[in-house]
Amino acid sequence: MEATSSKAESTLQKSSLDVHAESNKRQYKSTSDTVILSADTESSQDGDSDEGTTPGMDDFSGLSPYEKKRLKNISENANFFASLQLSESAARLREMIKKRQPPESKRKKPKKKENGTGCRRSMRLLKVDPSGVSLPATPTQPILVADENPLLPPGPLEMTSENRDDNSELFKGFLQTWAEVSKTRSKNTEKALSSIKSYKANLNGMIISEDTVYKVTKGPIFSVALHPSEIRTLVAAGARSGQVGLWDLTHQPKEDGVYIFQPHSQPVSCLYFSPANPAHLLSLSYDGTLRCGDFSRAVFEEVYRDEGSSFSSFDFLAEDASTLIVGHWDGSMSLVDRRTPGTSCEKLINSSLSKIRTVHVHPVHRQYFITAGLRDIHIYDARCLKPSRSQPLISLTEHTKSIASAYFSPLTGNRVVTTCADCKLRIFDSSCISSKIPLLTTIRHNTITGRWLTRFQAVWDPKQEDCIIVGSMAHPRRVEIFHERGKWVHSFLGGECLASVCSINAMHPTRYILAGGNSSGRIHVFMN
DNA sequence: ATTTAATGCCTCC
DNA sequence: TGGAGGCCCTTAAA
Repeated sequence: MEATSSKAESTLQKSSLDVHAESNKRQYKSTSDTVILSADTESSQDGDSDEGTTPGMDDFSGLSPYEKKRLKNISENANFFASLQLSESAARLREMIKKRQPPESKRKKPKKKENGTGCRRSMRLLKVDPSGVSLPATPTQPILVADENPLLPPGPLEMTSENRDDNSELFKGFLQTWAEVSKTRSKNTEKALSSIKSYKANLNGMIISEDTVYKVTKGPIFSVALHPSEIRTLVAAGARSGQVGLWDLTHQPKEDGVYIFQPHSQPVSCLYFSPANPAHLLSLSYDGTLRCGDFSRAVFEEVYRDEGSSFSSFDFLAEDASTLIVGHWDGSMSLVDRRTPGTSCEKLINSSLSKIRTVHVHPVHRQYFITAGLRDIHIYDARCLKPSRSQPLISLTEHTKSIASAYFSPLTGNRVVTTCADCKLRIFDSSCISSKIPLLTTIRHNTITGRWLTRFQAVWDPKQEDCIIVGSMAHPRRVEIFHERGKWVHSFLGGECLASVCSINAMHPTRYILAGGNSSGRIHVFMN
C-alpha cells in the first residue's frame, strides 16, 4: 500500500511538474517574441523544456562570459515573468483540480479502469454484435468478454463441467445420482409444526465441519437450492458469474462431489428444484433466460428467453411446475407456461412497481403471489393479470427503503416476512388476503451488507411455519433464526468453519440441513 | 436531494 | 511470494 501511495504521489508530482514545465515553456516563447533569441539559444530552450537540462548546460559551458551573462539575464527575466503569472496559473490549476477531480483529492481511488465500455456490460445488453466490434482494445476485448460474459446460444446447453472431466464414468455416476435420487426420495411426512422447544433441540444438533464447507462456484453466490432428497445431501448454488455449482456431500474427498457448470452468462438470481420432478433444476438469470437443468439427459434446457430483459426472481404457480411467474428487474412480470411450445410468451406489464426483486406464490391459494419491489410490496391474483397495468389486490407501503425480499410462510401462507434496507425484518399477518395485511412484528437486524456482499434475504424454514432464517454481519460469523414474534431462536456458529458472511441461506424441506452461501463461492452446510 | 448500485484491495496462508 | 478469500467505506449515477 505504501508502494501504491508513493507511486500515486510521484505521478501527481510529475504531472504538476509537467504543468510547470509547460507554463515555463510558454513564458519562454512569449519572451522570445520580445527578446530575440539567437539561433544557438534555441537549442538550450529545447533542451530545457523537453529533453532535460544537461545538454543545454554543456552548450552553456562553451559560450563566452558575455553570452553566458546575456543568457543568464534572459532566463532570469523569463523566470521573473513566469513567476508573475505562475500564481495565476496555479490558481487556475487548483480550480481545475477542484472542479475535475474532487474525489481524487480526498480519497485515493475514485475509479480504476476505464475501458471502452466504461462499465462492465454484456455485448448483448450493449446490442453490439460480437463479431463486428471495433473497440480500441481489440485483442483483449474478446478474451475479456469471453471470460466475464460469454454469450450463450439459445436452446439447450449440454452439461459440460467447468472444473472436472465430464467424459468420465465418475461424471455419469454423479449425474445419475442427481437424477435417480429424486425418484427414490421419500414422500414428505406429515408437516406437523414442531414446538419451538423440540425445534431448538433439532437446531442444536446441526453441526458444521471442514468436510461440509467447500467452494462450489467462482465469485459471489446469489442463490442456493437444497435438493429434497432425504438419502443424499445435494446442494446447488447459483453465482454472479452465471455459474451453477452442484455438490453431493456424500462424496469423499469433497472435491470429488463438486461439478461446476456455466448455464448462464450473467448472475443466477434464483434457483429451485422442480417440485414436480427434482431431477430438474430451474435457474433464472439476469441474462434474460430461465433454464431447466435436466440431470437425466445432461442438458440445461431453455424454458424462457427474453433477450432485452433481466430476470430477478421466479416461482411455480402450479404445483406441477407447468406454469411459472417470472419477475423482471424493470418491474414487469411474465407468465410462463411450459406446456406451450417455444420459449417466449406474453409479458405482463406492471406499471405500479419500478423494480421487482422477488416473487413468491402463496403456498395454499396458489393464485396469489407477492412481489417485492423498490419500496412497495404487492400481492396479485394471477387470474386477474392483464397484459398491461395489472392492479395489485394489496399494497404494503410502509417500507422506507428498498426491499430485498418478501416471502409467504411455507405451510399456510398466513405470514409474510420482508427484508428491508432500513435494517428491519418485518412479519405481516397475511391470513386474510382480501383485506388489510397488518404488521405483526419488527425485528431489528443489520441488513447493510455493503458493496461486496450479496444482500440478505430472510427466508422461512420450509418445515417450520413460524421461524425465519437470515444471514448476519455479526462477529463471530453466524446465521440467525428468529421466531415470527421477534424472539431470537438460534445462531448457527461455525468457529473456524464459518469465517465469512453467509448472505443466501436455504433449509431442507424435511431434514435439518442448512446451506449458506457466501460472497466468494463457498457453501457452508450445517447438518445433523 | 436522496437513494441506490457499483465491484478493488488488503490480509493471510 | 502469490493467490485465494473476505469484505466496509465511499462515491458516482440515477
